[in-house]
Amino acid sequence: MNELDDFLALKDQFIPQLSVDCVIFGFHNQQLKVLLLKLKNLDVWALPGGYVEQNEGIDEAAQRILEERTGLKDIYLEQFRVFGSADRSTKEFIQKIMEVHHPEAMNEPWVLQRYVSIGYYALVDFSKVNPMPDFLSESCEWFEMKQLPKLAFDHSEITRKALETLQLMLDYKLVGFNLLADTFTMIELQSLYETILETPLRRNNFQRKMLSMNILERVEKLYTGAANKAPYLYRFKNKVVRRTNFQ
Amino acid sequence: MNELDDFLALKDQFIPQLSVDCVIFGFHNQQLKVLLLKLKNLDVWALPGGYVEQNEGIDEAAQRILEERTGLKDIYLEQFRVFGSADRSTKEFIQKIMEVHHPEAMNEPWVLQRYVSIGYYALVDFSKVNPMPDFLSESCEWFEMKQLPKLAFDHSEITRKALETLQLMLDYKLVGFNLLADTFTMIELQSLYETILETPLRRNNFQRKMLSMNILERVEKLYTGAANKAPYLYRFKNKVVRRTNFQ
DNA sequence: TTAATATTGTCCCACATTGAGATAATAATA
DNA sequence: TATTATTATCTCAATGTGGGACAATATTAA
Repeated sequence: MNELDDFLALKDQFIPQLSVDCVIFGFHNQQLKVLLLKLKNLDVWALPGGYVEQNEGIDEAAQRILEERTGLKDIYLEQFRVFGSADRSTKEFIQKIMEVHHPEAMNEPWVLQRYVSIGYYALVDFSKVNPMPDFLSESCEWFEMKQLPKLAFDHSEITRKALETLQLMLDYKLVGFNLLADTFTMIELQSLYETILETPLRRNNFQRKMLSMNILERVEKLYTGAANKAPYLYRFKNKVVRRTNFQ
Repeated sequence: MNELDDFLALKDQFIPQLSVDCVIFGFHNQQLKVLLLKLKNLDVWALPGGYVEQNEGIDEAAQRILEERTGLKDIYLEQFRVFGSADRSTKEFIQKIMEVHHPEAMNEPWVLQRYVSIGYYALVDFSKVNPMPDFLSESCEWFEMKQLPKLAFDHSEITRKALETLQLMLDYKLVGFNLLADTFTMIELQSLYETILETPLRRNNFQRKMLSMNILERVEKLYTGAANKAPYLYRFKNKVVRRTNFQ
């Protein structure tokens, strides 16, 4: 077996021309973050992604990829859109990647074929994540959603659509809690909403709305040492993880 | 070239193991309808579907399939979910279909592989559709959504999820008009909403809401000969067709 | 010990939206 | 001309929302 044979054997384990890309959101320092990979020897970043094994469901594939990059199990995960326009992956770019990683496969006719990619977005507790690069990449880092670096293929579009879907679903499904630690103050929750929705909210009305839904459990107070009234901590009553069965 | 070669040549034109399934909704006699195909020599119905050509975008593939089954161009179309669980297509069923259509290919190892299918839903003007079966099927008919026959694979689930998405999007995107003729009465529109949402609505409040959105243009009255006040006809001001770029 | 300060938690009120019954308008028929 | 069956509006109470005001409280300063 030479290297090409290895590569071809590996390839046959997966569904051809189909990939999964994950937009992993975190929240830290009042900012919405996205986890990205820096591709080896290329001046470009990409979303964590991978292929679907022949005997694996697409949701399980996404969950596996997420676990590999973050070290977390049972992540909140949602399929949001498929990206499959005819011109989504420029052949020049694939060629560059292949040259770096599998030069021996450059003559295979299928190497430059277009991929169709299923987009997932994931919401994680930033503080629990341990970013890990994959075999294609040299580093794995959080970026502020507002200041993303140059991304490969149509990954900028995928990220933008992921945010749009999250904005749309935030009120409808109450998924924001997956971005916070187990307990949080009302101000933290409000700041999360303001950041995602990109709009300021009124403190009094936000609190009224959240409390009226009867989904929060008030825990103890949080004494920070600041010279003011200590805020209560809250816990989400029925934290939902890994809801992939929506729509 | 023998038949198997023909079949294999055809196969290579498409992205392998990827398909598109379309839930085509129509509205007729106060009922929500779905267009289905009866598979040749099998006692089972299926959603109109097909494969994605190597040089074709996924939305274009769906649009092409829709046009082939309905004779309509520029149909309102929306991607809503990918179906790709590991066990979604039972091998027994695929085997039956292959026996009927391509017995010569039964020994090919890839024949029984699982497909991943992209679900689209389409909204069409029932009266304009000319149902046409494809080469796999012997007939193409409308069924009432509430009384679907036995469907192949997970097509029942796909249809159900399509309706759930439509219910969710009906108010948000005002897509219902694509199911009606160019002009319609307020009662027809209300009946459409009631049928899709599966809930009764109040005539006065429904009319108030629709008119307040300023999206309807009042045209002439409709004199049916009935012994009562004639209803106005309305036209949707900015009819949206083929909106595939949402989310 | 008390006052000042910076927040947090509630309350209140005007205004908009919604639910639900009542009433007016009108096309055909008796 | 009255009757009937709808359609189109109107009205009013109930509910929800935007936005300002005020009370409660953890710490620091006096």
